[in-house]
Amino acid sequence: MTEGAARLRQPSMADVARTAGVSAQTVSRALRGSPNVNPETKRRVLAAVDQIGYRFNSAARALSSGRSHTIGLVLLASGGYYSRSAVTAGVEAAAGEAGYAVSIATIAALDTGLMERSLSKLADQGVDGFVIAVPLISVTPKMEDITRDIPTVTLDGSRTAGARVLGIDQQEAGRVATQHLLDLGHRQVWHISGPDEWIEARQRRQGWQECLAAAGIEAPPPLEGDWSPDSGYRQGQIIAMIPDVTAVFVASDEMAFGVIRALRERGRSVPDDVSIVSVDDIALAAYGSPPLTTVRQDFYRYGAAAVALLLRGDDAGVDESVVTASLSVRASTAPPRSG
Amino acid sequence: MTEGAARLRQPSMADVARTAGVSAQTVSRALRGSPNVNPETKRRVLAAVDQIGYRFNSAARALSSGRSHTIGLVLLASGGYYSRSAVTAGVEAAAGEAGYAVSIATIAALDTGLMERSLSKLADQGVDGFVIAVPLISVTPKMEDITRDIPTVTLDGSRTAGARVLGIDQQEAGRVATQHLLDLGHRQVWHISGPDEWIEARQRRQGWQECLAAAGIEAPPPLEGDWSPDSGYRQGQIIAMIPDVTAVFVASDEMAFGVIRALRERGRSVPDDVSIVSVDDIALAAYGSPPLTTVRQDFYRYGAAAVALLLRGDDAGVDESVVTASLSVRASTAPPRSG
DNA sequence: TGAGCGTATGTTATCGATGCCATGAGTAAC
DNA sequence: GTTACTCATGGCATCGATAACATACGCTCA
Repeated sequence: MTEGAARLRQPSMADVARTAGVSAQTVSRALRGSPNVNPETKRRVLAAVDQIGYRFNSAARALSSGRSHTIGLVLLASGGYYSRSAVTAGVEAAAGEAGYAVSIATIAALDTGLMERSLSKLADQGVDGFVIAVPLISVTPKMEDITRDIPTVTLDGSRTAGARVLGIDQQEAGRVATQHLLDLGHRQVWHISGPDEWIEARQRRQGWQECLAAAGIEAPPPLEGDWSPDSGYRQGQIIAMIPDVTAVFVASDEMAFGVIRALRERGRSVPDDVSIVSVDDIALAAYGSPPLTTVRQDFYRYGAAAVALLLRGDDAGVDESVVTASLSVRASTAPPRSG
Repeated sequence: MTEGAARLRQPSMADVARTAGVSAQTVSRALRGSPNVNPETKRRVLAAVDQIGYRFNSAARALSSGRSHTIGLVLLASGGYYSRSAVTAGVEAAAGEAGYAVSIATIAALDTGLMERSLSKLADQGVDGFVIAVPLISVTPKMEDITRDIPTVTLDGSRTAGARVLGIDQQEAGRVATQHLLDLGHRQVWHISGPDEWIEARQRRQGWQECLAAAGIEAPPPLEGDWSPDSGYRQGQIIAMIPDVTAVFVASDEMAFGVIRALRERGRSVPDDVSIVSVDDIALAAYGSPPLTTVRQDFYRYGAAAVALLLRGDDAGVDESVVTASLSVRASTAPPRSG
């Protein structure tokens, strides 16, 4: 009964209520900004909170309200650390603004089992929604079960039960890049794409194909990398062996670094012999040699937009497009030698 | 009273108990792997879980057990997306393995107020521990209050009340880099450091200074960047104006890209005129031109080690060092021209 | 003036898992 | 054969916030 004994327990709403001389319910209302609270009462409650150092218990809130105010973000460990990082920041910023926490799950590889496990893990954590920034190669029944129950937004265009899709127009990126090369006077444009499992990769490739088709050019067979500089290097070696290649559209900046190195090593200069356009505009793009001409991607904004779409509620199943493909023209492109 | 009506509520432990013909308490024990459960009973429980699709409610668990099984990770939005990304992945992997979720908070800039807010936010979410991967420029009383109550590991060597420190020996990185240049025959090594608020930056600089001192060389004044390629470019322009510079130790790969470009533009070739060593070994380091000689940093491992240290409990206040600075020698370094 | 309504507040039951204590069955020891 | 102890299990209170319902007051308008 030592009233003065050190208090080990964190103060609770009841403690605040006692201090402020109101009921716990009123404290709850005051703190959540319910309209029906006397301003004076609210002031007293806030003062009490401050005085006793109250910090609200989100577990209790989650239990009684049934909502955790947490968003689960699913990422892929491989596949460009830049985009991952930027998407994460965007998601977190938008979520934080709306009072949501962000819990992450990274999957090591594009594998259905790993994906199921990650979704499960986040679902067990009680997330209120998912942002999936990984291509859903194939959607299993188990995954559908989860995304049917929990609102989901996918960032790469893959569809699953109940999920909404943040449509980023990657075809446009492909078109813009290809058109830039054609505008410079190139008569043919080769392509090194990302892995075929990625919808981004497929869409960029489609944009490239369409653009060539519109110009009446038959597209050469596309080569495929895995987003890594290393894979770009390998595909670049192949390109270097093909005569008459004057322009290549590479699906990511990191691969482009590899491609350029491979071309250089074979005596093909960029941009004098071969022009390169890529996609992403990472911080280092301006510091390649030559600096890369590239289609800017605003990953931060994509992340934020995904959260906005997720939280907006089920008012519409409408997809939404946020991209505006803008080209950063630098020094990796030039008119072909013979004009 | 329509027993057959669709069940909207998620199944709870009580439902599992009913199905398996045991008490809820036994279900709880069975699922958490308590030793005192009959294997047969356990089997029945697991079968019931499977049958009715039970998914445990982490909010309820957190409330009654007082622990959320969540780790809060604090990151800085600027300052190298590669390290951020890799640290995150490492933290998440190690946490996941131990049954912990990871909740992130990114702060936009090195600002005490932002830091306080982020820690608060995570504390409100009820995280069981912090991994702070941001330099704590100055530790405020409010921050101390939080880190005193909640176990904390800092990844960059800054100290706060009750926090343990994962000591990564960045001095060693500085020494290794500098020594490599001296071994090649350079008589003087310049340095472009990271921002002074970062302990990493300070430690690398110290390592560089010590190494020079040990060789009886007086260190030139260090230049300071902000980790970005852009800042490397600006400092590189300054370096380029100084005659007789033959070797530079740059505190990060990204800055090194900028430095090399600046030197090139001023007609100084790398590595013929100037050798460059940096730190990090990001994926693109091998694809710079020239490919960068750089000290490898295993950020993923740092992240994982931080979690291990955090979860190991308070058995010791001992710091722990996990770094082994290993040099990736590539083409940005060479003996000085005059031998 | 009293029915009706809106506002501010209190009371109680509830969310779902777990901590603590109790119980009964089996078994080893004296 | 009683004591003592372990193992498997159940009952109940509890964590802290909130939803749902209840109450009290004051105002408006017929």
